[in-house]
Amino acid sequence: MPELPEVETIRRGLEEKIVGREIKKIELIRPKTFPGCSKKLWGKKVLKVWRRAKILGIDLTGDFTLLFHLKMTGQLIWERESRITGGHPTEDMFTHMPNKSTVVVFEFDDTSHLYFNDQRQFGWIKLVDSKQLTGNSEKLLGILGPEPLEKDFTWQILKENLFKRKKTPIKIALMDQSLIAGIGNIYASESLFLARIDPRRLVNALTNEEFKKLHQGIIDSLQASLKHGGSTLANFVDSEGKKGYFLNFANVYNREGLPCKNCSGPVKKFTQGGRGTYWCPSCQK
DNA sequence: CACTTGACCTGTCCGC
DNA sequence: TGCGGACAGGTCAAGT
Repeated sequence: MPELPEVETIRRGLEEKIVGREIKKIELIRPKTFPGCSKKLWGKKVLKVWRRAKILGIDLTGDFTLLFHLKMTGQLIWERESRITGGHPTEDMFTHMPNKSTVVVFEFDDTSHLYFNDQRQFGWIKLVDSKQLTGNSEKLLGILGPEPLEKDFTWQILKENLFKRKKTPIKIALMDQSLIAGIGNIYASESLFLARIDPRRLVNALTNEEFKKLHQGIIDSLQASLKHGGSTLANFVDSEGKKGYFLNFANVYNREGLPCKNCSGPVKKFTQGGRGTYWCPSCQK
């Protein structure tokens, strides 16, 4: 599921709902999802909700930090205990939590709940020491490339990082979190389309002009997605259970056989590194 | 080093 | 209606 825009969409929603709240109780429906869970977290307050790459972090009092990875199908849905909707819930909202994919439930002091749902059960939660995240976070978060939506992300930095895998196809390299953070299968295809670059090209075959276009394509596709609340292929919903609508505006992803929005030729799909890559052969060279 | 495959899981969709 | 296979926003480890 979630790539940068989806995790960031969840982060923004959660931030305004749970900062300042105290954890009253954590229920492990599937304990394997949260191996380090401990009752010492009960009574801790939420200080901050942050994101790095596709990892969501929740800082708590007592120097505790919870790390969440949603992998393919993870959801973080927050609900008030008693819904005061003033009307019927919209059809794209989940309304009955927990459901059969719920793996962990956080209960807060105001009776609101945060549900971690995960159909495929690949996602995880880890408890770490907040102090160990300042400075060398590498050990806890893994080696992560630059955040593409930060101001200091330049085309030169993009090139420099991708060049650590000179002989790798550009689409594969873009999904390597150690080279650039937050891009997955959707935004790799989308940003290469915007840059008009063939996904099969090797990193060291790209010109500086192409790195500049790719840099802009990455930023533009991520920001466009954020604007539409992320991409919902099947499972993704935000912290209120609402879907994201970026795929309605995507140029190539999930559009095999449909007309390219630039040239009207058919969008093609092929397999690269075991994942589907979508592209327009006549626009992307 | 670069690339592939399988593993982790459940659910959905498509063809027969 | 049922059944098997392919496939789905991610990342690991192991093998070639």
